[in-house]
Amino acid sequence: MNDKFVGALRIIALMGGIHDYIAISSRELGDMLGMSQQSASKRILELLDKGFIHRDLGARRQRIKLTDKGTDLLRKEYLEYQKIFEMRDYLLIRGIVITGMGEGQYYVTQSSYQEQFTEKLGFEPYDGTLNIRVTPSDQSKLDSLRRGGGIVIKGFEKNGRTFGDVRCYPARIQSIDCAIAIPSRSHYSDVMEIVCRYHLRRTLGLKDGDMVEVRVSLL
Amino acid sequence: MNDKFVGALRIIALMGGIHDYIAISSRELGDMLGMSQQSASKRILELLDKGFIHRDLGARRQRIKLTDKGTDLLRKEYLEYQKIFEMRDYLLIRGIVITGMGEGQYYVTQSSYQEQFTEKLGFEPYDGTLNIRVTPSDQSKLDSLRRGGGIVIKGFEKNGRTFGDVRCYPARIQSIDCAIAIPSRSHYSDVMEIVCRYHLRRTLGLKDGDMVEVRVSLL
DNA sequence: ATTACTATATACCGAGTAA
DNA sequence: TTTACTCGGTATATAGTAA
Repeated sequence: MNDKFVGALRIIALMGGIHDYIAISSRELGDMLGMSQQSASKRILELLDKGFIHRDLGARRQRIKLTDKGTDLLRKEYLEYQKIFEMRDYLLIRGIVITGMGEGQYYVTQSSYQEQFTEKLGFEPYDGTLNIRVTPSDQSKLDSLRRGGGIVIKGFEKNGRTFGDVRCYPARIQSIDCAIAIPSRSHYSDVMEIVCRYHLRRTLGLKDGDMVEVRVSLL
Repeated sequence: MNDKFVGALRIIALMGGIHDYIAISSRELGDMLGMSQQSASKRILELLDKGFIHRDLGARRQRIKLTDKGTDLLRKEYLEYQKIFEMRDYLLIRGIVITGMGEGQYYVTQSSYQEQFTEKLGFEPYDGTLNIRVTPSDQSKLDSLRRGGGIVIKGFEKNGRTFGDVRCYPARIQSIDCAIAIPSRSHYSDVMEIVCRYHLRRTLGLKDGDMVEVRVSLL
């Protein structure tokens, strides 16, 4: 379906079009795709029509950048490859145990979140989270999770304060079922929070600085 | 070129065909690719012809698995996506540790800067900076940071002297949170200054001439 | 139920060329 | 130089059907 679009999108992304507008002529794109200038021009029009790219058609050179929809399409493909090469249905994320700032506990104990956790994840969470600082080489995996998919726990308002959506993925640590929780409006961070029915530190005898492996299910 | 093959190869791989033979009918494959049984059958023949898959055509059901060539094709695609997304949210800048001229320390110890660092970066900086001479091939990355974005630390006047704005980017060295600081009215330079809550030289055991990698967040 | 042939319909590509 | 028409040739997909 979108098969024929990803080739062109990937080239544009690789040239920097995932960050910002880049100047690229239909001839250049055609060369890189192994097709004619005419076909590349048509492909660009199709991408535009599908909403995968933005274009700024200057007098001399057109400038192109990916839309969020275009980026999401590529990210979805990326996740497929991760599934194939990392594991079948899991993503293995490594990190070390750290002490968080108590935010997780604050969130988990909100009754609205708690009810949804129980309903959508199938367990009643312990009133605290385990914080993992993800190793640099696995941070791109965490980012893929941040972007889409997972189970959405709806946010709510209470006493004038807004609690945003939280994205969850079922996971396991040493064969104990748990879930990783990612606030939707989360800023850049290499910290991953784990919710679980048990007090993971006690149950697994974990202390700060211990290395753990989390197997995250991709549905 | 091989564009039309990867879709089918990916599905076969995802079903386990990257490890071992799997039973998959042309109808099933067609459904998953959004095409007819006839077309999927033809596609399988083409994959066979190109040497991307092995097939064991049993009486009832055919069994398929990827060849090394097929796996390599997918792996090459995977690498492309890694390039795209590893670079999307981070910039990796390499350089060597050098001894600066004490300017960094002079700046960081100004109380107005210090307060803003604490508020906007979330840590109170150690009263000195780590100076990195950026390797030539990464200097264009430094330049793009100089141009815009980041967190702005406002300048001020004191005793008739003007302290200009400083642009900061959250960053990490070996999983230690830090930030790179770039004076706004800075001239061209291949030196990058790092502010951090810790004395990085001591904490990481760095000395002049050591190579370091700084992972800069683009927000 | 399969896989895969043939014949026909459709989508795609690129040469020529206009703006 | 660009981008992007039209149009004719080719490659690709499907329906019908055989084995």
